[in-house]
Amino acid sequence: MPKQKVDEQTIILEALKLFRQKSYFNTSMSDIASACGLQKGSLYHYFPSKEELMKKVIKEVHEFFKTNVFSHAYDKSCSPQERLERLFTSAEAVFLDKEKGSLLGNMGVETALMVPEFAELVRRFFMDFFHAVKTIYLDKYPEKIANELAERSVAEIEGSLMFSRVFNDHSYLKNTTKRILSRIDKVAVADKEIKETVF
Amino acid sequence: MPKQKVDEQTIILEALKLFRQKSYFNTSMSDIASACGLQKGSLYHYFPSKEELMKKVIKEVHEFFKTNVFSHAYDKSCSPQERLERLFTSAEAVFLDKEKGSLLGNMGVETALMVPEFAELVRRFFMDFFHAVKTIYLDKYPEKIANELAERSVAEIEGSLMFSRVFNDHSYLKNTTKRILSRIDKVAVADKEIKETVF
Amino acid sequence: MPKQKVDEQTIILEALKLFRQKSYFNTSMSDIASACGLQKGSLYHYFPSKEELMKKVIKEVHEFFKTNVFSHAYDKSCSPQERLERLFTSAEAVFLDKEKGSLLGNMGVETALMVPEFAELVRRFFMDFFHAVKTIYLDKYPEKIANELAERSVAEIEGSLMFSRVFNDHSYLKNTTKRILSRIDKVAVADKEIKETVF
Amino acid sequence: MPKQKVDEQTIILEALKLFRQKSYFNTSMSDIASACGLQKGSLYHYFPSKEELMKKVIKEVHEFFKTNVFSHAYDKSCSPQERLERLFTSAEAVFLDKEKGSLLGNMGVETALMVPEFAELVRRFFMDFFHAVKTIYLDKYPEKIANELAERSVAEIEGSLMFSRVFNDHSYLKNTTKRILSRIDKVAVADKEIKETVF
DNA sequence: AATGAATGAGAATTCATTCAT
DNA sequence: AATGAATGAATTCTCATTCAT
Repeated sequence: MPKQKVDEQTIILEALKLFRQKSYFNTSMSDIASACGLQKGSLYHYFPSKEELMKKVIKEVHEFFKTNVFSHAYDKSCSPQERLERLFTSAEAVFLDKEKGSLLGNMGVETALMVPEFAELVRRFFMDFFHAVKTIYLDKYPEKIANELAERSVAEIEGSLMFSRVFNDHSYLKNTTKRILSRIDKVAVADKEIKETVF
Repeated sequence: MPKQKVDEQTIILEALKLFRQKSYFNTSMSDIASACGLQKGSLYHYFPSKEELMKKVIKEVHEFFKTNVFSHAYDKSCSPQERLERLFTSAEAVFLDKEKGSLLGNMGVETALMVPEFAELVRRFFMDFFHAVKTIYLDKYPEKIANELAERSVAEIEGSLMFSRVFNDHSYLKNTTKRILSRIDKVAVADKEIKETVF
Repeated sequence: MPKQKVDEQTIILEALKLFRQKSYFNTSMSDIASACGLQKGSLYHYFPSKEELMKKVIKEVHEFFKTNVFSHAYDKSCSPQERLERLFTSAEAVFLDKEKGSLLGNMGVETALMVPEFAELVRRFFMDFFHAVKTIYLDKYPEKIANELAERSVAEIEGSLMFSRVFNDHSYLKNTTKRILSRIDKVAVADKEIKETVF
Repeated sequence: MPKQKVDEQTIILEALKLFRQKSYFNTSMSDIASACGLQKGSLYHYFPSKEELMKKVIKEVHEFFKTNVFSHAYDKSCSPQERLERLFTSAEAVFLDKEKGSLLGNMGVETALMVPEFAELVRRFFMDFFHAVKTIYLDKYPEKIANELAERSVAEIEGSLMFSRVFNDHSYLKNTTKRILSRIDKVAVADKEIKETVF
């Protein structure tokens, strides 16, 4: 009578860890199975294919960000500055975390583009990310500027995350986080004209 | 048929195209061979392994950027504004080009991190990119600001390139290019205090 | 068909047969697989590589000799003559057997020398062979002579086994076995001086 | 106008060296070509196939032994002892020589057995070896004993050569050579009865 | 004579997936 | 639920051989 050794969530998290470390294509079902203490055949009880597992992993990350990162944007009890700070500080923490890590931070994007179904999920993730950031800026800026600031901030974050990986140096991401946060503070006092020209 | 069908350069360019489209891990030597009209064994005449071929591909892209993109930064006959414009405009063109395309724009970074030898080559590419951009900013700003502006600009470019891919929409990259170019013009007239706080 | 078709031992023995017939380098994993009624990929369930399989094969032969051949040397209930006879008679039987056969009799030595890990295993086999033969001789002769007799006997056996193969004629090995056995009988009655000079 | 870079003999000798070091199956035509400073295609000007090259190599070794080793057996100007000594001393020198080396000493026998045409050539080599040794013994012993002594001596030489390789220790072969030589000296004075029983 | 490009068959190995137990 | 044996297609790479120049 085989006892249940793991649950779906465990497998998803182990797979996430491996996909981040070694990328989707470099991670075999065997790798995932042994990380879970299972035989590879057993994974197919939980997921019908490697692709479906990957989709669940992407969704898991998305959910995690929704709950732990993007949510800060909608916390009306805080000031825009505070919300922005919480959002980017928590994002940074997740991106640099070795466990949860940024599957969608940058790693995985390449992979995602290979499989149309993945691409859609990744798009949704970034749309939520944009939306959250934009929501905060809307408290201070008109639509157009909020939109641009959001796009720019997320792009900078993603780009500097990539550099942090390539150069194996967290400071790229950390500096970017700081810069984005200082921007809202300082800019807040600047007059509209400067805002529109500078950004 | 022992008649020469292709040359090394052709293979490198065909491989580049495929690596961009399908990523390194998803592209087989067979794929590359047939793209070149060769049998797969024949590739090994030119490159001792898939890894060596990839290294040549990365170097090819790097050289292309040196010659066609980064070089604009060092053209002392132009104003900083012009140089920046030429650099980012040409970069944008290459990144969005379907042929030459941005193997190192974003695609390939994931792959690169899997293979230490690739990672080193990718690092060199980005260091050259940084250096070129920073060189331009140094004509207008002190070291520290130039450095930060360079880091930020390249990060924004990379991040928005990723969005352009994910959303299959060139405008992310194009808007970023525009924003970076307008920044140097407008900022130039702002006073030092603002410069230091805003960036 | 996920039903077990073979076990490790079967594969080892099939591989042994093929390695003897066609040598290690001339035998493909495909050959072994089909001899076992498996697809070639399936072999990798049992052995991580062809080399590891070969090592198991060498060890299998070694164990077989230990149990069925060398063991006679240590059977203190028999006379030295009887032990020697049993040892070489059983060795001969194994060497000439088409199934178990002499992977290490001579075949395989060439191969073994190509792969350092194999070489070590082959050395151990011959050291055990030497030791067994020497142990018998020690019952009748002083150390030095026992040692030399053992070395010589094993060398003669190996050399004549090679001839038996090259000329496809068992009598080389059979004559050598006879000669070695007659030597201990006759020599036993000769006086020490002759022993020392003749051998 | 392509100039002749090598001659057949050079290729044969380079191939011999490689076949000894790495065995026939582990040596590629490419290896041989580069050892000769040629491209692999060029080898086919001299030999229609790898097999034909190997045959020439075996014949070369055979000829070398005929001229430099076996010939001593037929030098009627020397005593049997001297002839035996010269034959085995020169054989030992060749077997242990890193250049000329014993392709047929033991290495290569395995390979030879794979290809019927090689096997025949190897048989001829050993028949000549036997014949030479037997010719010497016939000067002192009757046919039957001479035959047996020859078989035994050559078998011992081959067996101990194998050990010298396996244990990477020349002394096995050297001790065997000494033993064979001392045998003819000492035995020569023994009376017929002992001769017939001891050997 | 020499080259070197090209071939195509075949090698070892990997891996997602299936399925009887 | 879990196993682990089996599959078969795909992958990287090797190599003897051919042949136009």
